[in-house]
Amino acid sequence: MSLTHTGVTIGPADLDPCGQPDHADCGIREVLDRVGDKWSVLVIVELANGARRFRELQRAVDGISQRMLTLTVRRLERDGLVLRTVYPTVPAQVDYRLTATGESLTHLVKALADWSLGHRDSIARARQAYDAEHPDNDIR
Amino acid sequence: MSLTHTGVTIGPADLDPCGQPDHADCGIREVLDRVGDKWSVLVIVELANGARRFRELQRAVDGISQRMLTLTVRRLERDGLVLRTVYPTVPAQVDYRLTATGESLTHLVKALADWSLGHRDSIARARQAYDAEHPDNDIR
DNA sequence: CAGCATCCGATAGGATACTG
DNA sequence: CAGTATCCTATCGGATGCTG
Repeated sequence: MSLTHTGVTIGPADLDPCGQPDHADCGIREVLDRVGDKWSVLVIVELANGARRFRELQRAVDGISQRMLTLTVRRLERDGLVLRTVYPTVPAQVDYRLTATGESLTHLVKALADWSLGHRDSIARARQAYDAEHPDNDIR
Repeated sequence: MSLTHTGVTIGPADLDPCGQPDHADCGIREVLDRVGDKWSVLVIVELANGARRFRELQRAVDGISQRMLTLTVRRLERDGLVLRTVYPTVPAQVDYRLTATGESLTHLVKALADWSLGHRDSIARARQAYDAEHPDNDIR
C-alpha cells in the first residue's frame, strides 16, 4: 500500500487521500457518487466482459429497470467511462463498451467484489449478533 | 487482472465476481450499499488514521450532519467494521475505531481514493465535453 | 430494439429542538 | 459530549405507456 505522501508516515495506517490533514472532500465524492450508486458497478462488471447492447445489459444486470439502466449508462458515458455507439440500423442498435478509463476501474471493482465475497459471512454474523443485542434498534 | 475462474478465458477481460455466467447480485450489493452510501467511506478513511470520538468524527468528515453520522457509524458497527466504546464519564465519552475487518477495507478505500484523484481531471473533461455536445440533456 | 415521458411511492438526508 | 426525536424536502427508482 503506497500513497504518494510527501513526508513521514505518521501511524500504522496513515491514510490520507488528499494530502491534507483533514481530507475535506477532495473529489473522492465525484467517484464515490458514481461507484456508490445502486447500479453503476454492476454495469461496469458486465461491460468488463465485453461490449453489450442495451437489452443484453438489462438482462445481465437483472433487476435493473429500463429507466435506471438508461440513466446509469448515460452517466457513465458522460463521465467518459463508457462509450456508446449507435448503429443506424432498423430497428436501432446500440452498444456500450468500457473506455480505457472505465477499464482501469474494473480492477477496483473486482477487488471490491472479492472483498465483499470474502467478508460477507463475517458481516452477516456481525449483523445477527448486533441485532440480537439491540432488538429495539432498527438501523435497517 | 485475474479472477479465480474455472475454465477458459472468454474475453480479454473476463471479470465475474460470482463465478456465475450472470452475476445476479451474489452479495456484492451488501458491501456496495455500505461502501456506496454518502458517508461510510469518508468515516472509514478518517478512522483509518486512528480512533476518534463522535465530535472529532463530525468535524473531520465535515459536511455530515449529526443525524447522518449517528446512522453511518451505527451501521458500520452493526456490520462489524467499527467498534464503539462508551466510557461512563460525565459528560459521556464515546470513541470509534476500526475492527480488523474494517481495517482490511481501508486498502480498497485507499485504492478507490487514489483512482479518484488520478482520474478526476479526465472525468471532469469528459463531462464538459459531454455537456457541450448535449446541452439539452440534463443527466445531472 | 432502444429509448423518452410521466406518475408516484419509498427512502435519504438536512434542519432543528430536546435529553442524559 | 453524544446522542434521540421530529419534521420536511429532494432525490431515487419502479411501473407503465408511447415513439422512432
